[in-house]
Amino acid sequence: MRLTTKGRFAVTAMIDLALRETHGPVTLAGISQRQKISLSYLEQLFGKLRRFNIVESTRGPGGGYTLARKAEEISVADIIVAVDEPLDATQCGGKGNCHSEEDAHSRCMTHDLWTNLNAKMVEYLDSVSLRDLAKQQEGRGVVIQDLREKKVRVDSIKTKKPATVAATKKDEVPKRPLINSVFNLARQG
Amino acid sequence: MRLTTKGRFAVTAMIDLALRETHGPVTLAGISQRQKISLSYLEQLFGKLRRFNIVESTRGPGGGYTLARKAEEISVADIIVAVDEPLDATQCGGKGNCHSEEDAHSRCMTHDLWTNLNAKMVEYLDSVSLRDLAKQQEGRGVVIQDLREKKVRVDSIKTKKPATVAATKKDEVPKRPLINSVFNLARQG
DNA sequence: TTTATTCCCGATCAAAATACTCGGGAATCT
DNA sequence: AGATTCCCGAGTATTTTGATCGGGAATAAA
Repeated sequence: MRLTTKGRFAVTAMIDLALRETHGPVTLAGISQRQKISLSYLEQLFGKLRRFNIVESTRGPGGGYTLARKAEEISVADIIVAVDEPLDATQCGGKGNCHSEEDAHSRCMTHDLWTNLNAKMVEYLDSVSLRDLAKQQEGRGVVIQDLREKKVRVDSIKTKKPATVAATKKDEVPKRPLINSVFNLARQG
Repeated sequence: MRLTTKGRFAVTAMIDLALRETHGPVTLAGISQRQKISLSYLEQLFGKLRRFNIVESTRGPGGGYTLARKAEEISVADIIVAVDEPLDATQCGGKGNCHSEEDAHSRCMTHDLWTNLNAKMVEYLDSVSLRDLAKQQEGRGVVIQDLREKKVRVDSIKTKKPATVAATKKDEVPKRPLINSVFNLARQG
């Protein structure tokens, strides 16, 4: 289990999808506009999600993506594992030897620790379903519209200008956005 | 709480320190050799650990680092937070608005999710003390020697040759080391 | 007092990973 | 046919990582 913003984007997009798939397939272009995620990036993510049988696709006009199974049967862990693959085997194959071969005493000093942490995380993320998240959103008074907006392949999201002057002093703007989550940073909260 | 290999390095180094600080201050040079972590990198990490009052330093011959408090009072979370700072405030200050300001419905759709996950992780990592990890190591029959090895500021760790031929076919070696943990990769297990 | 040892620190670097873009193509509907 | 949508691989920019370098300052021992 790895955690990057990719996973966050994917989960956000999946919530969006779950919230409106009752009206038929949802287009990536729509998700892109609503969630402010680049279309091409979404395509990459959904390519993985599809390969992991989490979503299904329909081509052509009126097409888009739908959930491959019920929202309550898709866990957040499923989504993250799909996009943030590889969840392959451990480097040290579970049986030590993570370090150099010479000094036997230092092999995998922290192996169990990370393995356990990983298990905890998976346990939690697996306990939260897409349905849970969608419900949470609906409870917030989210109005779901199925307006199929205007089309034009806009790949650049950041086209809008920095609403007048954001910061007064130029150098006071923190270059590195402050982070506190398990994630590595970038956008999204 | 962020998780990178930096945190792993730090925890590994701290275990090494905890295991031998009974014999007096432990030098970074020693940790570097034993744990195969570059000295300069360790200096960076321990600079942070010191600033967070997790370790104390003594200069000059016979000097080195010691734990600032008892090993049972230092949690893994403490270590990770120190080196993997910033554990600052959330981007969206805990009260939403993680996304763009325009569409109110999409603000923080996943905020609670990540906040909760974060809490789970901290909870776990805070429940594991350095003493726990050290004990685990001691139980493995780790022989602690206080040989103050030969000195020479060797910054390059990877001086040893790739023990004969590791892989038979050249292209079968996976370029990207397989990962499965919460971490972002690189060395260590 | 000199020298060796150790911490200290900032600047810099290469490599890797991440987030994102681009350009074309193929299926499907109207 | 033509529009719409998924599909995909290749390429780019930025960030992060882990490491390097070069100097400096405190301390202990010779």
